[in-house]
Amino acid sequence: MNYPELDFKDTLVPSIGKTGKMMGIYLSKRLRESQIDLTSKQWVLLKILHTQDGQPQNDLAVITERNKASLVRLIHNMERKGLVLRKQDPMDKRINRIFLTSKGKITYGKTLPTVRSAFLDMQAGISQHEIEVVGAILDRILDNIRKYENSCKSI
Amino acid sequence: MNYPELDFKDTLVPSIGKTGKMMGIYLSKRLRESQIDLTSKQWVLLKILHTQDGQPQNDLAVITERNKASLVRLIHNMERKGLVLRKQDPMDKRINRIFLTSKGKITYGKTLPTVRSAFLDMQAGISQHEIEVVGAILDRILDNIRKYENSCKSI
DNA sequence: CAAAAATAGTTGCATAGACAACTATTTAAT
DNA sequence: ATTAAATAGTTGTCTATGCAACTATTTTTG
Repeated sequence: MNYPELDFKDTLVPSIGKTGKMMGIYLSKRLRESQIDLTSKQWVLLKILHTQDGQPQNDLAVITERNKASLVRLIHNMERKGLVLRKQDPMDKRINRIFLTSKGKITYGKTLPTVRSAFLDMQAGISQHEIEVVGAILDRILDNIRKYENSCKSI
Repeated sequence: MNYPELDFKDTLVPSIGKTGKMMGIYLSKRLRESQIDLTSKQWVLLKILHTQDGQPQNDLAVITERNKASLVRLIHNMERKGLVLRKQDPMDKRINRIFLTSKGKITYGKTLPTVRSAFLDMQAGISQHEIEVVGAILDRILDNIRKYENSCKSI
């Protein structure tokens, strides 16, 4: 039972995790510096609601690949800030649909210059082609993970 | 003040964040299924200590690109599980050096088949060359972020 | 139609993590 | 040598998040 050393150069797991975390921290910091009271996660949800308003909480959890319990609290925090509001669906009383408030819409608009600039800074020197290549590979990793999840369900 | 819509296809931020998170969850799940009581973050630290035993906490925080306060708690949880122990440096009493216990070493060895298999599953169909390409681009993103951090300090 | 299963959301509990403020120790400056 | 500055670690507070257990609805089944 003598396994050879595991070489991190063979795997993307630590570097993707680290980079993702640092990108989130960086975005949060830039928002803070622009006097915008939003975390990076809150910004992403705002962005999604901006184009897909009125989604059920569960759908938002799926879209953001986040646990539904975690989404509950994210929504809760954003509701306290007056950015979003819940509305029970009259057709299916189990469902809460989430809507941007006007404050949420205005806030989102205000973030755009900062967010755009932060994205450009992080990706400085990286071509659109490289971004697409990396994106495609990440998608394949996500597919591999989802495949495993489903193979569990079917047992 | 009418900014065009922000297109996520132009940026890696959400996809890297999502993939990193899912990889961590997947690794945690696989460890749990193998009856190994370790989170993915704890595993990464175990892995680092396995080759770099006796590091000061602060160095471990830098290596893992993690806030030092966060590292304190990670170490604390691993200490409670008997995986690591703190030893004050006699030359510099501010420093705690972190060492693997024998239980920590044994646990790490036990994880290797599971971790290796999880990594391979996630990266199925992705060539070593692609892994290197993505790794190099992620490193450039991290460099961009670090560059900004330093430009702040120098003001 | 009534019981069972699925679905949507919530809450308790745990880890993780950032940030700021703090203590203790060491190093640098005057 | 004394004071000031830097460094290492800790703790308080907050957000985020996963998992499991729970309630309330709706849908499916028999």
